[in-house]
Amino acid sequence: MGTTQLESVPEPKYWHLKTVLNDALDSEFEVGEILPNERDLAARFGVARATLRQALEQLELEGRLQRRRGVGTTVAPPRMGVSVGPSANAWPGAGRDSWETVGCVEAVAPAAIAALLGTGRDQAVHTIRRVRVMRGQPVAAELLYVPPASVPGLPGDLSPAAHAPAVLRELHALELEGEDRAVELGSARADDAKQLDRLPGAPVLVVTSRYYTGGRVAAASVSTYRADTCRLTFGDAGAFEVTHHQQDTRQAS
Amino acid sequence: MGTTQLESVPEPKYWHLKTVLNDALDSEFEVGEILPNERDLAARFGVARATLRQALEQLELEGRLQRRRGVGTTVAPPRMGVSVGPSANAWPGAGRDSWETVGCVEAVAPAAIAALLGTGRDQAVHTIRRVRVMRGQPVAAELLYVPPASVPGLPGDLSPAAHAPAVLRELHALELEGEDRAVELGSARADDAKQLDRLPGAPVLVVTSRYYTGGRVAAASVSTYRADTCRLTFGDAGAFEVTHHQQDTRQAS
DNA sequence: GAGTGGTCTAGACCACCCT
DNA sequence: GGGTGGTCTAGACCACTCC
Repeated sequence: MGTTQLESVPEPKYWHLKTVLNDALDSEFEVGEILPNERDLAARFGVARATLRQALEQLELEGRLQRRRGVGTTVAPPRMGVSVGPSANAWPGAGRDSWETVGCVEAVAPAAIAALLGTGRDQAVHTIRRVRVMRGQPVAAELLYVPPASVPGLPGDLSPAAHAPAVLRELHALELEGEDRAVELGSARADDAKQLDRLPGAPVLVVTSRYYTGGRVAAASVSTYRADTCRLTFGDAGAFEVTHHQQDTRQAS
Repeated sequence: MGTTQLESVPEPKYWHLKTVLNDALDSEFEVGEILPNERDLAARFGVARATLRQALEQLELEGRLQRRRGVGTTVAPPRMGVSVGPSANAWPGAGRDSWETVGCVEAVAPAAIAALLGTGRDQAVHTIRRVRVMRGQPVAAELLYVPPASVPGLPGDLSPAAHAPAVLRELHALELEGEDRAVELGSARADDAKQLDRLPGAPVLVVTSRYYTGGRVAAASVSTYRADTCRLTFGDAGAFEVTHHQQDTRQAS
C-alpha cells in the first residue's frame, strides 16, 4: 500500500504554543519583563483564551513564568537551588538557615504523623510551624513535630513566644544520628498557599523528613516547597551552581 | 459598622468538588475501582465537564486517581517509594536495581550537560538511555552521561549491544567518592512520556545527579520520574515504609 | 461502533491589584 | 474604574481503547 504516514500525529495546539512561547522567552524577553495579557496573546496566536492558558499553565509549572491575579504574567528567573540535604542542615532550625517560626502548639498529631514518629495515636507532640525565606521570598512552609519524649528537659511553663525556641534548643542538644527524607508532588492547601503567596492548589514539592537519635525517631517534619520557584538540592558537596533551566538539561536520545 | 463578613471567601467549585471526591475515594471506593465517566460525574454534581475535570486533574496530580484515554478513571494505589538516595545506589547501574538499558550512543551533549560534567562544549560523551521499572511499571526514564575520560579502558570497537554494558562496567571499576543531587518539577517531553506510558506534558520529577571520583565529575544523569506514581526517597536508612497518602501527613497548625 | 478521556471554542462573570 | 488573571459554562470534535 505504501501509505506514507508522516505527520500522522497532529500536535495539540497548546503544546505547540508552549514551545513557541518558550523559545520566545529565551530570545525576546528579559527576566522580570511582563508579557501581554492573556486576551491579547490569545488573539495574536488565533486561539481561544482557554487554549492559551493551557500553554501558560505548563510554562508556569516549569518555572518559566510567574502569573499573579490582578497584576499580570512575568518572565520568571531561574529556579532557586534550595538545600534540603543532610550535612549542613543538621537538626532543623540549627544554623543560620533563614527559617522563621510562625507558631507553636502542643497538640495531638494526625495518625500519619504518629506513624512517622512511632508514637502512640493520641499522644500530644510539639508542633512548630515555620516558613523558609530565600532572597526575600517565602519558599517553604513547614510543620515540625517533636514528641515530648525527645525533649525531656523542657520547662513546663512556657509562654507562646518562648515555646518554639525552647523546643529547638533542647532538640539541638541531642546527637543527630541520621536522617530520612522523601519528596513527592502535591498541591498547596489553603493555609500553606497563603504563607507561600500562592493560590490554593498550586503545585508544591512535599518533603517528609525524619530525624534519628538513639536509634529512634526524635523528630519529623513535613515541608511544603513552592514547585515553581525551587529546585531542591541534596548531597554532601553543597548546592548546584547551575544557571540553566531543567528543560535545557534534557534531550532526546 | 459591624459588618459580619463570614463566608466572604466563596470557595471555587472545583476546589470544593475536589475535597468531596477525595473523601468519597477514601470511604466509598477501592483501589483500582473505576469511577463513573466524566460526563456522568459532571451531571451528578451539577457542574460543567470542564469544572469537574479541573478537580480530577488535581486529584491525579496528587496521585489519587489515574486516568487513561479510551479506558476511564480509576482509583490509584498509594505512591511507590522509589529510592534515589546515596548509599545503596552507588554507581548508576550497579546492583540489581531494575533498570533496563534502552539505547546508547556517543554524541555531543547539550551545553547544560557539558556544564554539569565540566567538559568542553563540543566534546562527545557516552549517552545511555535507561528506563527504571518497579512492580511491572515504568517509573523513570533516564539519560546517563559519561565522558570518555572517565572510562579510559573502554575498547574502541563496540557493537551497539555491547556499548552500554561496557561503559557501565568501566564506570563501576572506579571509586565513587560522592554524589550530588537535585530535584525539580517538570513536564514530560514527548520521548520520555512515551516510555513512561503517559501523555506529553505529564508532571514529572526531574532528578539531576552528579557522580564524583578523584575530585572530578565522572558521570551525570538526568532522570525523569512519574510524579503521579512515585515518592522519591533519600537517606541512609532505606526507603520509608509509609502506606498513607501525603495529604494525610499534613494538617493546619 | 460505542464509550472513554483529551482538546478546543466563545463567550460570561468574579476576585484582585493598581491608580 | 479599568485591567489583570481565575473560574465557569455548554457546547463541539478528536484520539484512543475495547468489544
